[in-house]
Parts: sequence; structure tokens; C-alpha cells
Amino acid sequence: MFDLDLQSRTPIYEQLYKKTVELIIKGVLKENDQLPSVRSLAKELGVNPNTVAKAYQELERNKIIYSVSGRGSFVAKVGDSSVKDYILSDFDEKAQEALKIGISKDELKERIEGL
Amino acid sequence: MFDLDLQSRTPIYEQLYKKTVELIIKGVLKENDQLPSVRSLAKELGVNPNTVAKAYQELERNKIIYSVSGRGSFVAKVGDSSVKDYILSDFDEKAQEALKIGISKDELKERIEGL
DNA sequence: TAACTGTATTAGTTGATACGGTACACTATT
DNA sequence: AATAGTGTACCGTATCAACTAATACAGTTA
Repeated sequence: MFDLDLQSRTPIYEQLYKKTVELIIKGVLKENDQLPSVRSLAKELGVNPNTVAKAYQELERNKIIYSVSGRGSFVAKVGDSSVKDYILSDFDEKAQEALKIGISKDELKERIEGL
Repeated sequence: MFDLDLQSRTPIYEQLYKKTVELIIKGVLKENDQLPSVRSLAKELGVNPNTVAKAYQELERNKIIYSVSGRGSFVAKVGDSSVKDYILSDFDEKAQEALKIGISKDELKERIEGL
């Protein structure tokens, strides 16, 4: 479920962050669903608990999940989260790269229409 | 011309790589044009010559430039379409993700216009 | 010869990432 | 009350990539 690539050069905590966002967007994880505990997920992935904790803290900082000491971590209200912003800023970044190499805005728009 | 962000977390040599590709795609640098020397560009950017050399070596490894000891480094290809395809497929992917979470095509288009 | 080129090597610093271990406060269950 | 589970917060250490610094060598050009 949270499969990740330990050989990748992108940090584990960042992969975890993105995976979680993906699962929420895809509807696999819904509002108030409980996430695996820091320790259990770390054990399942063969990773240090601190690394999972860091991912969860980043997710909470962006209001994508909320964590309660003694209870666990849960999916936040999608409306309150920055999931949308996260996706859109990613989109912006790629769009700007395209513009930077001389691709026109119209061409990008047509491309979207073709999706 | 090769302005870069020393504060960014993306490596300098990678920024240099991308900048060079941009300049080639935009036509600022044309086939067989000579690039700044490793030392001069390093001095201009306030960066270590090794860092520039690494960028040039990566560019040569991908046949985007070619380097000759004692002479300099030169542009090998113009209008590398594979680079364009790569960036565009990246763009498509992010656009699809946005559509997947319910963002409309019109909103994406407006977003592009606002860039 | 002199001043450039790219290239290579070695050594060192810095920052981020990840790990191992420990500890604390909280919550739920028994 | 006891236990086991939660998140959180440290500390120290190890590793690696990125970058710097300095030097050196071989080739080219004027």
C-alpha cells in the first residue's frame, strides 16, 4: 500500500508524503480514516520510525492529516487540507518549465483539452 | 545569461544543465556555438570550476554539447525534441492528476494564462 | 613561450537524510 | 492500576551528495 523505492534519491519521508497524498486523492484514504501508526508503518517498510514521523509531521503541517498523541494520525477534512494546492503548485511548476523552453500557452491549453 | 539560484536545494550543476538546455532550445545558443570556458563561467557565477565542469560533462554525456581539451565546449544539437517530449509528458502527468481531483480544464487553462 | 582550454585527482567542508536509542506524555483497554 | 499502544522530542552517529579548494597534466592557440 505504501510501497516505496529505497534506492531512489528522493528522500523516503518525501516519498511517504506523496504516497499518502495520492491515497487520499484516489479515495483509498477518506476523511478521518486512521493512518498506520508511526511504529507499525516503519516496521512494515523496514524504515526508521523517525523517518515516518517526519513524513507525518510534514503532512500535519500542511493540514493534510491531523495527529493526536496517544490516539494516532488521521486524514483531515479534504476541504481544510492543502492537497489541492499541492497538486496545483506541481502543475504550475511543470507548466512553467514548458513555457521556459519556448512552448506557447496556447499549445499547453490545447494539450489540456486533448486529455 | 546563466543566472542561477545559489539558495535553491536543486544542485548548481543541475541548474546549469537545465539552463544550457533552455538556451539551446530557445535558439540563443546554436549548433557549434562555443560555451563559456569552465573557469570563466565559474568565476562569473562565483562558483567552483569543478561544479561547472560537472555540468558540462553531464551535458556531453547526453550529447547535448561536445568538449575538446585545449579548445573548449560547443553546442552539439539544436532543438532536441526528446527534451521537449520529456517536459511535455511531465506536464501531461501533472495535468491529469489535477483533473483527477476534480479541477476543471478551464481552471487549468486560466492558471496557465496567469503564469 | 605564454595563455588559454578541458580533464583529473586529492582532500576537506557542509547539509540533508536516515538510523539507533531513549524518553515522555497521552489514550485506550483490560 | 496496569499495560500496551499512540505521537512527539530529543541525542548522537553514520552516510552520502554537493560543493569547495588546490594542484596538476595534456592539449590548443596566439
